[in-house]
Amino acid sequence: MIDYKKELNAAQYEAATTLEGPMLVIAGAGSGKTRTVVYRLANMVQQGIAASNILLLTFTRKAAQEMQHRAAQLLGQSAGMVGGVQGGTFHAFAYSILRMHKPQGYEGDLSVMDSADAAGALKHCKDTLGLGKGDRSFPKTQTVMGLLSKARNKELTVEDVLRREAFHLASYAGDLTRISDTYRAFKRRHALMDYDDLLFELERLLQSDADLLAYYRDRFRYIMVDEFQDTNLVQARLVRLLGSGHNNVMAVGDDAQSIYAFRGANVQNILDFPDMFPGTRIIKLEENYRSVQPVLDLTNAILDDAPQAFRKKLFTRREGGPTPHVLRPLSDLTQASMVTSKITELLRTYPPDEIAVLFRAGYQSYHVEMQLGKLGVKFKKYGGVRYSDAAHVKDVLSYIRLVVNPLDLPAFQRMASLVKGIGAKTCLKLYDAAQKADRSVLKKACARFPDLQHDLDMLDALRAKPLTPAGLTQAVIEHYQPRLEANYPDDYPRRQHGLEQLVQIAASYNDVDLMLSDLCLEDPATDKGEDISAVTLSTVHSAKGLEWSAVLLIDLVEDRFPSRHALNKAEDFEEERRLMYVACTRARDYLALFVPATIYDRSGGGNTPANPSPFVRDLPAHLYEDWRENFTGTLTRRQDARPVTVSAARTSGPASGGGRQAEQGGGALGNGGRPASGYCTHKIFGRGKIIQHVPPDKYRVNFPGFGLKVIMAQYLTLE
DNA sequence: AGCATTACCATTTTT
DNA sequence: TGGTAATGCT
Repeated sequence: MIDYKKELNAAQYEAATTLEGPMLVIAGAGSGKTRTVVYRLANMVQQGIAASNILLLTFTRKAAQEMQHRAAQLLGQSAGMVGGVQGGTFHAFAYSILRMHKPQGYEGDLSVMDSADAAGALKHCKDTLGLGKGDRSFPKTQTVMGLLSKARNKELTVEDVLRREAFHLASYAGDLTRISDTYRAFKRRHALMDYDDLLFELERLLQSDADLLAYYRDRFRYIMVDEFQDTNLVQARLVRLLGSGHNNVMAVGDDAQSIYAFRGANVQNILDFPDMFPGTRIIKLEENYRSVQPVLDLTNAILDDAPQAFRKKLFTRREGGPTPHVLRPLSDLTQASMVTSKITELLRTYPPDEIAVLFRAGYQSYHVEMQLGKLGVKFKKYGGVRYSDAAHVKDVLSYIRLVVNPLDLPAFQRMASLVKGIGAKTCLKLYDAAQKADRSVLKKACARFPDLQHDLDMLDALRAKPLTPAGLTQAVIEHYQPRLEANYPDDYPRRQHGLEQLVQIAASYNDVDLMLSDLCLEDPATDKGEDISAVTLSTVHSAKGLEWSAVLLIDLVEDRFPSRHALNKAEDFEEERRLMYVACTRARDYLALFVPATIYDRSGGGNTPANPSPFVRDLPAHLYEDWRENFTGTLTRRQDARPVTVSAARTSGPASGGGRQAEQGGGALGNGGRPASGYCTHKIFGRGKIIQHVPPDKYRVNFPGFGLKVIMAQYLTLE
C-alpha cells in the first residue's frame, strides 16, 4: 500500500487525495508537480476509478506517458490499469476524436498537415491569387503562416494582429485576409487540417452534437490538465466544455512560467480558472525540491520585479551549494570555448546527461556545437531540426499516408515530385485526375514516367493487403531504398539508419492511423529516449519541465536574451523575463550565466559591443560571483560588482539593488500613474516604445535600431 | 515545364 | 548563415 501522507508534503497530499470537484494547483518550479500528479493518478485507480474515465492533457505525449508509467510502477503494475488513461497533447487528443467523428464540411478522409505541408498549401493559395508577385517587400510565406496562425490562436482578425505586432505590414492586411480565406477553403476542399484546426474543429464538433458532448463528458469524468498557464483560448474552452457537469477538473500550472504567449497562450486562463469552475479549491506547492539555496535565491530575485498574480514564496531545504556564476567572456566566440572548458570541468563531477547548455534561440548554440564536436564531447540538441522534418523520413511517411488516404494532397505532391521530370504543375494535374478518377491522364503519365507507375502499383498492392504498421513501414522503405541511395549518395547510410528507427517506432503501434498522427504531431526523437548519455543543448522552450545538476545559460545580452524580436509590447518583455526564470530554475546545483562583452554582428562589420541583459544587470550583486575573461584567457573575479555597460544612454543607479523595489499592483505595470506603455521620443535615439517603468524616475525603452535603453524620464518626451 | 544558377534577404520560441 | 524567390537556360 502507498503511504500518501508520508510520501507527500501537506499541499501535495491535499492535491493527490482530493479527487472530486474543481481544483487549481499552482506548482512553483521544482515543487514536485509531476510527483503530485503521479500519486493522484495512482490514488484514483486505487479508489476504483476506471482508467478509461480519466483524461490527462499534457504539454507533450512524453510527459503523459511518463506520468502513467510512474503511476503504474507505484501501483506495482506494468502499465496495467493505468495504461487505459487517455493522455497526450490537446492536439493529439483532438485528432483522436475527430478521426472517429468527422466534422461537417469535410469530404473524404481527413489528413493532418505538419507545418511544412501547411506552408506548401499556403504558398499555393498565395500563388493562385497572384498576390505578392514581384513585390520584394511582400511578406514571405513563412511570415504569412506565422501571422495567420497567430491570428487564429489569439482569435483576432488578421488586421488586428498586424496592427499590434507587425505594423510595417499593415498595408497588406487586405491581401493577407484574402489569402487566409482562400487557405481556409482549400483545406476544406481537400479534407486537410492544420494544427490550429484540430482544436477549433473539435470545439465545433462538440458544440454541434449534444449527444456526443454528453457522451464524452460522461466518458471523461476526471480531467487533469498540466501546464495550464500555456493553454490558449480554445483549449480553455475545450476544458470547460468537457468538464462542466461533473466539474472534476484539476488544472496544474504556474503563472510565473508562462512562456508561450507568442503562440496564443493566455496567462489569463489560469487566473480565470476559479471563475470558470466556481468553488475551485486552490492549492499552492511552494516547497522547492530541486535547487540549492543560492540558485533559488537568484531565481526568486528574477521574479521580484515581475507583476505576479499568484504570489508564491518558494523555499528549499537544500542549504549550501555553490553560488551561481556570472561569466563574462570577451566575445561570443570565446564564450563557446569557455562553455566547453566549463563542461569538461563539470564532467569530472557529473555524468554528461546532468549537464545542459540553454539558449534563447536555436542558432545561438552553433559555436558551442562546433567546439564540442572538436573535443569529441557527445551532445544532443533539442529545439533544432526535427527528426520528422528530415526529407527522407517525410518521403517514407508520404507513401504510408497515401496507403491510408489515397487523396492526401500534400503526400501525393511529395510522392509525385520524387519522380524525375514531374514538377509542381504536373503534380496538381495528376492529383486532379486521380480525384476525378480520370484514368486516361494517369495512364498517359504512367507511360511517360515508369517510376510513377511503380509507385502507384506499390500503393495499390499495399492497400490491398492488411499489414501491421511495422510491416507496412518496412515494405515502403524497401520500395524507397533505390531512391534513397540515388538522392543521398553521400550520406544515405546515416539516413537509412534513421529509417530503421522508424520501423522500430512503428512496431509499437497497432493502428497505422494513430502512428501517423503521433508522428505528425510530435517529435519521436525526443520520445525515444536516447540511450547514450550526452550533454544537452536546448532552447529554453524545449527545456521546460526538465532539470539538470548543472545549467549553463549563454548569450545573456540585449537583443539576444531578451530577443530583439520580442520587444514590441510591454507584455513581451515580461514573457522574456519568465523565460529567463524558467531557464534558471532548471538548475539543481550549479548555474552559470554567460554574458559575452561583444557579439558578432554582420551588419556592424564583425564584433560589436553588447549590453548585458537587463535580467543579469538587475540581479543584486551578492547573489552571484562575477568573473571576467582576460585577453590571456584567464579569469579574474570582479569584487566590485558595479555593472559595466557600453551603452551611452545607460543611466543606472548603484548596483547595490538600486531600482529593485518590486513593482506593485496589478495591471500591466502599475506604478502610481506613470505611463508604463506607449511611446516617447529621445533627442538622439528618436521615437521608441516604452517597455517598463524603472522606479523611481527611469524608463526602459526600445528604440528601433538602437535596442533597449534605460533612460531618465527628464530626457524623454512622453507622448 | 522543369531545373540550375544567382541574388538577395531576414533572422525566435512550437503543437 | 541559410533558405527563398526571381532569372535564365534546357
